Amino acid sequence: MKLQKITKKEKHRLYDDACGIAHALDLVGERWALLVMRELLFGPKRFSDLRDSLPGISANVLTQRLEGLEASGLLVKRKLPPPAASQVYELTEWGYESEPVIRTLGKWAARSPMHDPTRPVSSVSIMLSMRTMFDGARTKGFAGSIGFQLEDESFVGRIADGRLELERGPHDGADAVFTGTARLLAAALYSGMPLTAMIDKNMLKVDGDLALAKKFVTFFPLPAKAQAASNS
Amino acid sequence: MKLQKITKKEKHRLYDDACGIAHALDLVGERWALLVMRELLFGPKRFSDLRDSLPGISANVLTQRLEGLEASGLLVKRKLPPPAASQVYELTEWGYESEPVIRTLGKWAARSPMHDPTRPVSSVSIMLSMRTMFDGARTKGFAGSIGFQLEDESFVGRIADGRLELERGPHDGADAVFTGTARLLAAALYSGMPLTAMIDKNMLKVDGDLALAKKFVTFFPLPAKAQAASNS
DNA sequence: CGGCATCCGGGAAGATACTG
DNA sequence: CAGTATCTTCCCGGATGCCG
Repeated sequence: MKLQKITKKEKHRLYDDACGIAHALDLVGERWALLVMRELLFGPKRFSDLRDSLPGISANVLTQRLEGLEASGLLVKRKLPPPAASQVYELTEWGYESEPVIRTLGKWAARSPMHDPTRPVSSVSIMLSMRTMFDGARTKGFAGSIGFQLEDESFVGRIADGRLELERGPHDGADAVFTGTARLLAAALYSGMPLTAMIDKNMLKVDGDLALAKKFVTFFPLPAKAQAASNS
Repeated sequence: MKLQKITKKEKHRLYDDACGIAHALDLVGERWALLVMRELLFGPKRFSDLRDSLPGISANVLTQRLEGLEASGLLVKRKLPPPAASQVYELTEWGYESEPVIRTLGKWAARSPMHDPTRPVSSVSIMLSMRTMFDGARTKGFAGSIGFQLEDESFVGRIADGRLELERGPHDGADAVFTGTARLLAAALYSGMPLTAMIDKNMLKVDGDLALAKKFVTFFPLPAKAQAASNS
């Protein structure tokens, strides 16, 4: 029977510590929680979209995390108006403010000696990594808009005055458009493989201004790896 | 029998995701891991010091986290020379570079509407929070050194040219010295209670230049709270 | 005492199946 | 599509005990 359903304990294991870090971990320290936040940084998503973006998460865990994050005031469950009355999860204002946290974390981890970049990535991951690794100083005199068509998600980026704006949405009229998988876009940006080679091998497609696209992929330098400490 | 001991799994549950965030969580995403890192940010500590600084951690979990962080190249186990041949754990260079991550996280969480600051804090926590919340613009024309004697740990801070340096170590010759618990120092910095009131009530002791100490505690503004989303 | 191994109970995570 | 139910696995937390 589910009579006792009312007596929900609802007390996760908390750190008994007033430190901000400990409190942060009470909020987003559970497994998957921060990755759920990451997936929502470019706008609301549905349950299934989240599930598909997070390889390995199971439905019940995703449910729990969404409940927890909602209870913490980091996201809200919202119902879209009748035409396409699907449910979406959207970060609150404070939730969106976690982006610097997530970026800082990612930038730090990028220096890990044991980072394996051959695994799959979500579209949001690669878009977020561009915001993180963007080096405005490299864009001297550059201006343009670039579109990204990754599977069924589209994004558009604009560079001007050394700044990058990047958001989810249609890329109509962009100067150049990349089409392919998130993983292959990551290779183009970070592996050092020449963009033309990737295009020749049909790994990635670029429509529009190819010269602009080739410059674009040089704006995202990876930090130097930390030296590996005596590992096994 | 422990014959099968050789078949060490050694594979924690990893996120199958090349994103930097996921990798970061593979490194420090386990429970307590980031708090262990935090405790080491001001220098090496012994096993027992860590245990005492982290209310609620159990010895075996601490052992596991130290093993994991060492395997990840974030800290090293070091043996001090014979006079006091105790073992200490010390962050690697890359480990120390996690400070921005930890600070960003703490600053973000400080805006949480449901942060309870009445719980105990470790000495390192409060020192780190000062580095995090320090507002150099408030120190116009201020210069001085301040010591902190928190239980049996001592720290010293120097402010000049709008910058704060803060480290573990003796505070001989400091212009003013705070003596008390980390929790009460936190109250002096963040609760808004006047420093003189805390001194009158014997909660905190200040030796040396009291006027300087009173200015000092105004240099660490807390960010505004995020508005509470419809919570229970 | 410091550091670590071991055993155990509870609960969170993972996988799968099922329902509205 | 959006979850819930159930079962298994494994991690976390606490206690004990070994060993230098």
